[in-house]
Amino acid sequence: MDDLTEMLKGTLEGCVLQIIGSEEIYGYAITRRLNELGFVDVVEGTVYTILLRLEKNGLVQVTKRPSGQGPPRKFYRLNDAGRKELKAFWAKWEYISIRIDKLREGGE
Amino acid sequence: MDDLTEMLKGTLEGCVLQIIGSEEIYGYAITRRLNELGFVDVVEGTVYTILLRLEKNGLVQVTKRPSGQGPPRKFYRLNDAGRKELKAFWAKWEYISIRIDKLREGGE
DNA sequence: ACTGGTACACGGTATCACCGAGTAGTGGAA
DNA sequence: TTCCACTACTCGGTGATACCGTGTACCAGT
Repeated sequence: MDDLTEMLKGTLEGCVLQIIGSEEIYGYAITRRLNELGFVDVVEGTVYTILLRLEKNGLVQVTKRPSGQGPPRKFYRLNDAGRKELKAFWAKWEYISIRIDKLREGGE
Repeated sequence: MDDLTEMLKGTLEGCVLQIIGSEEIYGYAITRRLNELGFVDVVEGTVYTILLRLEKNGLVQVTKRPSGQGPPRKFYRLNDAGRKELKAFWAKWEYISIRIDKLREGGE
């Protein structure tokens, strides 16, 4: 699949929120997880910028823990604001995806 | 529905391509059409920047015709490159939307 | 003459994903 | 023991995109 970056704008952050929402996890592992899920070209730098933004916007709670496999890890967990944001993300996603799918039916 | 602009990045252009692909149409009417489809906050300025970009990228054929209702209209029609681009857009959309829906199932 | 609807153009802005380079810790191979 | 690979995070800068605001212009009705 060729370049998806433009289409991921606005959605990748939501995907990261969703991943954090389902388990306490750290940045490097989030990147691996996204790659497994089919977002193969998403790289660490991108994920870290999102994580720093989430932290700055007060959507996550961060805990630093030693690793054993390398440098210490920053574990992320959603707080109330984060869960609210995640909910809003899915509402937006549903709103848009329904309308786009409908547009497609109307004469491809 | 609150602000959708970030999530529309990368997809709105595809929507415009789809609309042009299904009928020969001009900018002002495309904006109305998008509004009807539920993209209520999309305004003329946005659509025109997309149309100018499509033209610049050689994806559309443009015909100017007098209106009777106001200034002359620029009618757009997809050429071969445009149809190819539209096809690529839907392939990307399918790729991403399937994966995002799957991510959502895995523990909301 | 004035207002409102139609129709397009354009410079500037914010946001986002991405890139590249850097810093650092651990463990295995040479 | 030295080097490399993997793990793990940071940060300044880039390019693409939708949006905003303003301007131009044509036409119809009042």
